[in-house]
Parts: sequence; C-alpha cells; structure tokens
Amino acid sequence: MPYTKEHKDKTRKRILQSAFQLFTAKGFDGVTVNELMENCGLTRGAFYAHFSGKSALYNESLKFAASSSKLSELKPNNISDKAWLGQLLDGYLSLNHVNGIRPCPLAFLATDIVTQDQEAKETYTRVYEGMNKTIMDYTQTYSSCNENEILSVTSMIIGAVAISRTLKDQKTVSTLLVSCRLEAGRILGGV
Amino acid sequence: MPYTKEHKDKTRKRILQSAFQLFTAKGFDGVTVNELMENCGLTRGAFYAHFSGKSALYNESLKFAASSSKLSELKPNNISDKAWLGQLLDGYLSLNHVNGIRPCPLAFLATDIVTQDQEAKETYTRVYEGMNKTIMDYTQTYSSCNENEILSVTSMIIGAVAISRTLKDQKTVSTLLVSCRLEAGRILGGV
DNA sequence: TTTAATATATGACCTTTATCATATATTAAA
DNA sequence: TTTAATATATGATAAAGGTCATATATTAAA
Repeated sequence: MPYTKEHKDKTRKRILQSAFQLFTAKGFDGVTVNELMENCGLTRGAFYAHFSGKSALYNESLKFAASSSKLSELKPNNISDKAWLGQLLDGYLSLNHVNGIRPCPLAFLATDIVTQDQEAKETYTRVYEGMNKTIMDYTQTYSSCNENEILSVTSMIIGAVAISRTLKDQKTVSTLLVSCRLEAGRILGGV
Repeated sequence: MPYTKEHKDKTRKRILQSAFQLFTAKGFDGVTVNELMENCGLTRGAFYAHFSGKSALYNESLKFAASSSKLSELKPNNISDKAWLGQLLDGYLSLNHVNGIRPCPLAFLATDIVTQDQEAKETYTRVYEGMNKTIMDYTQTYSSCNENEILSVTSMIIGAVAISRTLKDQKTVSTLLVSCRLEAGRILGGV
C-alpha cells in the first residue's frame, strides 16, 4: 500500500485552503484550475483525483472556510462575551481583513455567489445565518439586542468590507471601517 | 450622409442600458459579447463599431448607470427632504431592487469590480461617494447626522441588498430588508 | 433613383481553459 | 529490493468566447 492514509487528505486540505484564498481574491472565473493547483505546488492533472470539477472545489472550499472561520472559534475563557464580540468586530473591520487575511466569504464572495449553483448559495446562507446566531448569542448574555439590530449590524459589516475592497484610497477605507466599527458597537449595546 | 446623427447614439444607449442590466445580473465574466448584443436585437459584429472592447463597455455602462441612477434624481418639490429620504430607503431596500429592477451597482457589482481595471474602481468609488453625499445633504436639512452615521448606513443598505441576492428564502430576505430599513431610518434621525 | 457613407451581420481566427486519457513517479508493504 | 497501489504529471481534446476582416444592408442627400 503506497502513501499513508493522511497524505491525500493533507493535499486535499492544502488545495481547499489555497483555493479559498484564490477564489475570494479573484472570483470563480478569475482563477483557472491550473492556477489553483500550481498555487500549492501541483499541476492540473492531479486535480481530478481530488475533486470532480472546478465548481465542486468552489463549493467545498466554501464549506471548508466556513468550518474554520474565526467567527466559529470558541471564545477564550478569560474574557467576557462583550469583550470577545468587540474583538470579533475589530478583526472583521480591519485592514488586514480587507486585504485578504482570513477573508470572510460573506463579504468577499457576495456577488460572486449569485452566478454559482444552488449548493453554493445554500452554503452561503448557512454561513450567513451562523454569523447572525453567533453575534446574537454573545449579545444575549449582557444586553438585549433584538433581531433587527443583529441583522442590520451583519449587513453593515459585510457591506463595509465588500465596499472597502473596491476603494483604492486607504484613507477613505480607514474612515469607513472606523465608522462602522463605532456604529456597530453602539447598536450592539456599547461594545 | 446615411443615418441620422441620433441613430448610433440611440443604439449605443440601448447597448449601455442592456449591458448594465446583464452585467449586474451575471457579472463581467458571466456575460458574453454575443449575449450583450443579442439582448438588444443586434449581433456581436456591430459591437466594435460602438465600443473598443468588453471591458470598455463594462466601464461605460457603469458610468451610464451612475448618471441615470435613482439616487441622483432630484427631489420632487411637494415632499420634504426627510420624506424623500424615506422613499429612497424604501426603494433601495425593496424586493424589486433585489430582483434587479434598476439595480444599484454598489450592491450588485461589489465583488465583481475587484477584478476589473482601475477605471472601474474609480467609477465605483465616485458612485459610492455620491451616495454618501446625497444622503448627507438630505439629512442636514432636518437633523444633524455625523459622518459615522452616514457611512454606516450606506454600508448597511448596500450590504443588505448584496446579501439578499444570494439568499433564496424570500422570508429571510424580507426580514433582512425590513430590519435594515428600520435601523437605517433610526440612525438617520427617525426617517 | 442613385450614391456614398455608415451601421450591422457573417465568417474566421486564435487564445484560453476545463476536462480527460494516459504515462510516470512515489511509497508502504511483502 | 520488488511490487502493487495510489498520487501526480503530461499531452491532447474540444468547447467557448473575444476580436477582427470582410461582406451586406440601410438611409439621407444629390
């Protein structure tokens, strides 16, 4: 028996990780299968041993990213829910995020998903609902945010990041991110 | 001299209009030149008599849409600034808008623009700043919204529409739109 | 009714790219 | 050190699509 069981699995994860990075940066049509594979030191030939096609990879990489997202991280024990929520907002509305460090698919793939298949949309929806639930859960322990407030905050921060990516002036971007950070914190009860 | 001066101009506008509709619906790569032309009763051959290429059309259609956008419409005389702003929000956060009736490029092309050239991004930025200015102007006459509030509201409504397009459950979409309508109105001083 | 200028259509080209068939390389076990 | 199973690479194919050269159609003026 050649190769250990974990080898293919590791390669697969490498592809998924790299694919998510590329897809969020350039969109489904902006990346070639070749590019996807060379980006992790492989060639296109090996691709179909791992995935049935480009669309399948797109969907899988989305699911992969969802499960390893920062928002689904569990809160460290030594800080309060409120403080943790503040940190999540800080990270989400940061230049690092806008520049593609651990990109959130909700912001980076917002319009890209529209032209993808149903499965991609369902995954997107699941991630979106997960985000709302996460924020809702954290707020419930210290305040009493209603659904309107949660939904408007997620739209705000997703929108802010999506918009920021297209603005080239960093000053404008910073202002936008700071503004949304303040308003989102206020809506969520002084975070 | 064949053809009247206005003929080509009318055709050009027809192409621009139709192109904007298609680009917002399916993204730059999701539409072919063939499709763009057949959508207004022409064939691809005629295309290059009007535009230097697909990218050029994308940029021009974006500018065209910007100049004919609802947000740049002037307010009717018989209603207040506040009421008019309310109507703008109603329209923006409506199912019609989400379904592609007079689509706002800020929401519909948010991530699509990222892979386009500098010119497209500049146009996007201009439209974005115009939207902020418009809302700012209307609010100043009855209230005293600061920049943070304006910027967070535009992110919110743009984000809401972008997200809504990917959610298939209409109930969820309606809830989201209504929530953002309420919160945006509140932030803008009870609109 | 011609005609010249312009608009539009047709056909072809060439590049890109997803996909697949086949060949080669790799590695754990015998 | 073989060997069999699996992973990866190479080469080929075919389709799609942007672009352009050329042909045809249209129309205002002569």
